[in-house]
Amino acid sequence: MPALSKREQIVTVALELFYQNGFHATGIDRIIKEAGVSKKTLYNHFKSKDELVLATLRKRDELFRNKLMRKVERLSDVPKERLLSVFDAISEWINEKNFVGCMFINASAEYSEADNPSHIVCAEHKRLVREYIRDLAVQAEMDKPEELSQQINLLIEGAIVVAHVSGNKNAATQAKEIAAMLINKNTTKK
Amino acid sequence: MPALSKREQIVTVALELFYQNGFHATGIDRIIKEAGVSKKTLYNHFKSKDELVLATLRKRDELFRNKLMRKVERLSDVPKERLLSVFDAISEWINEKNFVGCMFINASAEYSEADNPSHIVCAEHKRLVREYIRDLAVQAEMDKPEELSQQINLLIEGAIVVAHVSGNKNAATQAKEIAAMLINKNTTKK
DNA sequence: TACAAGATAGACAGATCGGTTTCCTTTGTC
DNA sequence: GACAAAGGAAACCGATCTGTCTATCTTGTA
Repeated sequence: MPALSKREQIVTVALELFYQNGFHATGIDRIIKEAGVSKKTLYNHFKSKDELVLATLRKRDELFRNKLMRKVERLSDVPKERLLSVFDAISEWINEKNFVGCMFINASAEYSEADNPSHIVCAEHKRLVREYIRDLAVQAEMDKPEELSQQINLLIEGAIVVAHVSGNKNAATQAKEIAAMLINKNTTKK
Repeated sequence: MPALSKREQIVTVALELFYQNGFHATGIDRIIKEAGVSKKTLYNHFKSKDELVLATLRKRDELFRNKLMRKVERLSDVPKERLLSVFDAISEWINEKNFVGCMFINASAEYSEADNPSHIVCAEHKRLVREYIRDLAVQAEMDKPEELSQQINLLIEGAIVVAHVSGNKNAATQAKEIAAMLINKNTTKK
C-alpha cells in the first residue's frame, strides 16, 4: 500500500499548484505530470477540473484550520491570550517564504459569483474560522463573542491582504494591536 | 471624432470583463467582440494581453480613487469626519449589485508573485489609497497619521474581503466602528 | 482628387485547454 | 494461476487560447 493514494497524490500536487499559480492558470496536464499520474487516473477520481478544485479547497480548509488551531494551542493555554495568539499564528504563516495570500480569497477572486460551488466552499471555510474564533471568545468570557469574532475575523482578512498585495509582513502584528484594544473593550471590568 | 477612441472602448470593456470574470478566464476574443473592435486594432494599441491588463488596472486605479475622493468630499467637509466617511464610501461600493471584490486584490490573486508587473500596479494602487488616507489623517491633526492610515487601510481591506467572500454587506460599517475607536485613541485630548 | 493612416473581417498559426478513449501493463485477491 | 480492477502512456477530440497576417474599406487631410 502506498504512503499516499493516487487521489491524495493528485490533491497534494493540486494544492501546491493552484495556490502558487492560480486555478485557471493551472492546467490538468501540469497537475498529472507533477503528480506522476495518468490523465485517466485523475478523471477516475474526479469528474472534472471543477470537482478537483472543490476537493482541493476542502482539503486546504481541513489542513489550514487544523494547523491554525494547533499553533494557537501551542502558543498559549489561556483563552483570552489565545484570541491574540491567532494573530501570531497568522503572522508566522504570512512570513513563510511561499506565502501568496489566502487560497480562499484567491479562489473567490477567480470564482466571483456568490453561487459558484467553489465560492461557496470559500465562504464556508471563512465561516468555520470565524466560529473557531467565536468559540475562543466564549471561552475567554468576552461580553459579545459574536461581535468580537467578526471584528477579529475582519482584522485577519485585512492583515492577509495587506501582507500579500502590498508585501507588508508586519500586517498581522499591526492587526493584533487593534485586536488587543477590542478585547480590552469587550471585557467587563470587575 | 468618436465619443470614445478605440483604445478607450477596449479598456472600458476590458475593465468590466476582467472585473466580473477574472483575468485568465477572459479571452481576447470576448473583449474584441464586446468592444466591437477587430483583433488587429487591439494589438495595434496593446502589445499583448498582459499590456492590456496593465492598462486596465491603471485605468481602474484612476477611476476608483477619483470616485472614492469625490464621494468622501461629498459626504463631509470636516477632516476628522472624512476619515470615517471613507468607510461609508466603501460601504456604498460594497452594496452595488455588481460588486465582486476589489479588482486589485483579485488581480493579485491571479498574479501572485510580488515582482509581476500587474501585481506591482496593484501594490502601487494600494499605496496611493493609503497615502490619501494619511493625508486625511494629517488634515484631521491625528497624532500618528502614518500609523493610523495603515490601520484604517487594513480595516478597509478586511471589509472588502469579508463582503465579497462571505457576502457580509455590513462589513464596512463594522470596520467603521473599529476605525472610530482608533481615531478617538489617536486624538490628543486638550 | 489622391493619398496615407487606421480600421475592418476573418483566415490562420501553433499551443494549450478540459476531457474521452484505446490499448496495454501492473497488481492485489481468490 | 486466473481474473478483475486500477493505472499508465498517449492518441485523439473539439474548443479556445494568444498572436499574426492578408486583403479590403473608410476617413481625414493635403
